[in-house]
Amino acid sequence: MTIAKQTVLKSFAAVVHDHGRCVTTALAKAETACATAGKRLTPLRRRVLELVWGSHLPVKAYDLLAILGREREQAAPPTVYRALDFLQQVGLVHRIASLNAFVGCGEPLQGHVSQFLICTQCGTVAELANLGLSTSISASAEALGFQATRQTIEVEGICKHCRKRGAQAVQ
Amino acid sequence: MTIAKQTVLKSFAAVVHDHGRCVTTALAKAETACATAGKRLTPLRRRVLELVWGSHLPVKAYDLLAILGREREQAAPPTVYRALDFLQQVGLVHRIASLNAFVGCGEPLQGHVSQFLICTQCGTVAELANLGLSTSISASAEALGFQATRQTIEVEGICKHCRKRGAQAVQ
DNA sequence: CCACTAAGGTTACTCAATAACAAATTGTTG
DNA sequence: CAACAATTTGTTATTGAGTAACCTTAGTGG
Ligand SMILES: [Zn+2]
Ligand SMILES: [Zn+2]
Ligand SMILES: [Zn+2]
Ligand SMILES: [Zn+2]
Repeated sequence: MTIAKQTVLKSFAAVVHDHGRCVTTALAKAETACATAGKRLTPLRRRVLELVWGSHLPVKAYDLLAILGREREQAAPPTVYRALDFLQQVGLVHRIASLNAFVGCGEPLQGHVSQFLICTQCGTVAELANLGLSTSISASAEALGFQATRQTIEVEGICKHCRKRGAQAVQ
Repeated sequence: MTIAKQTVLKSFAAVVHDHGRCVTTALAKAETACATAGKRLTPLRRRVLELVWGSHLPVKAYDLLAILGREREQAAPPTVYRALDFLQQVGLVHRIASLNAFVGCGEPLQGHVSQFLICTQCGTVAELANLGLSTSISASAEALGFQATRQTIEVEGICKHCRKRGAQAVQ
């Protein structure tokens, strides 16, 4: 079976990189995406998105809540869940079902299929947009008379950085 | 891309079928699986497995808890979660991450990859064991230097029965 | 019978998510 | 601008998911 051409939307970032750039880019794209969709990126929603992009690690809802609570004096679960729901609808963040956590989407401007690679060592999540893979899965379902409308594809394993590190010295 | 040969481990059952047979078979296989693995299928574990097999729908942990509570006078979350953990380890049930729910495994006797088709209309879950698909996903990951160890593949959509029903009369 | 291990009971807690209703903010329209 | 509608956020409270820690009970082997 051939490996389909795939786009890496959010790769395993080098351990050290200019992450400020990641955040800036993500927020700029978010503005555009919301404007295009006719949705409002309010300060709260923008801040939550910024926090999600705080790293390339998946973020838990209650961690966001704790940070917001320090910043705003008033923050309850609905505060963060509503923002996250909105961001998901616009396609700015994805929810990782197997982790109950959220990650920013690297390419929110067009709808796309997505698959996630989750490193169990460093926790980093990479997002793929392998259309061939997605199509293959849908085809497998269709062969059974099942019409697929949504896919949850989450793969756990060890990322290339951690493999390299592991080869040098098992800590 | 060709569709790999796939085994349907737990198909979309006809609306009416002899489900008692499903349960009996599942419990018999469970006895064998536990005996082989040198694990004990205690009355509690057996009962939880039986409840999971109550239908072809995914079952929530707290629903199991409620039923057990009626039957046993004493049942707390650990009661059901410990049983479910055990059943998962032996491979007798699978957890559906996108639903926070559990389904019985139709073919627990040998280890296998699995994918799940979830009908959003009737709620039924079918389990596939499409090795080609699984291999294809691992290969996509490997192409990025990622060594996959576990896959969560859950597809939502409409099953063949519901499609047929829908064509006759949109209720 | 005694020591050891596995299984289950019990209490209590943290985290995940949503319901329902009130207040405030924003957008629209005469 | 004033009045109204729609959206967003605040607030309170609850349900559901899952786990930690500790204790008791039940099997197992000598
Ligand atoms: Zn970055
Ligand atoms: Zn890693
Ligand atoms: Zn059945
Ligand atoms: Zn169906």
